[in-house]
Amino acid sequence: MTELTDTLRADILRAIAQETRLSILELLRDGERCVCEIFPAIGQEQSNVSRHLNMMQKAGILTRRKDGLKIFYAIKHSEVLTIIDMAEAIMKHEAGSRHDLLRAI
Amino acid sequence: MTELTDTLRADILRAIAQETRLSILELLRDGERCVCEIFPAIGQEQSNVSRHLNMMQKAGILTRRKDGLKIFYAIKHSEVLTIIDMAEAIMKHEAGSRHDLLRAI
DNA sequence: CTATTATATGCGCAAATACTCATATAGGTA
DNA sequence: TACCTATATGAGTATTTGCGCATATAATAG
Repeated sequence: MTELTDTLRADILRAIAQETRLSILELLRDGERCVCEIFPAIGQEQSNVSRHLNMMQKAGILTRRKDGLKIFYAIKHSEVLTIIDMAEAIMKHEAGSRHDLLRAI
Repeated sequence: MTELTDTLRADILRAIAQETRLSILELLRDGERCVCEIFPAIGQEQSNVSRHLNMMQKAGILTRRKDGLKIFYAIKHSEVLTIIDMAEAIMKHEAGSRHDLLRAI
């Protein structure tokens, strides 16, 4: 595995591994949305959401479609959602083992 | 989906989404390794690798086993490797489409 | 044209990150 | 005991990140 590969994979993963961006991706799970729908839904500033969307699009995980004034973003690769689901699975395993640990005391 | 869920999932994903940590995880793909094996293999300072390993263990994606002087780390959940493989798949799709884009000009 | 709506971006800032160097700590050996 | 090895950690630093506020740009409506 090359350093270049590590860099590119890290770029993809970093584009997902952030709270606000996870909220956005969760919303986009149901299909494309424009910025004007996303930022009120997740309770963040329009400028902040716009930056995150641009960042994810440049990272290659979102598509961008213009329709009049609005710009619609959507998830480009289904693997993105699988990655999120796997992270949740790990989270639940961890929550379970930590609960077991507490019970054992 | 709650904010707490977003935070925890982001923690898991952030623990993976970094070049040096990806190099470490790639090495651990073949099984557990001690710090003394890892840091020369990836060409990083011992202290830096130690911090990354501790970080990943606290995030819940690595196990820690003591054997005398050495401390062995291993990947705790197979989903971690799947996440990395999915990132690579996305990366390759992107590389392909960008190549097509260049050819189209 | 002006006004309005939707999105992007410049600027500044506080916090987080990744790293190096030096040192501390813990375990094993002579 | 002292010495060596493996790992962790404190301190300092340069870079990146995420955010808010204000403003710029683009497209549409009147």
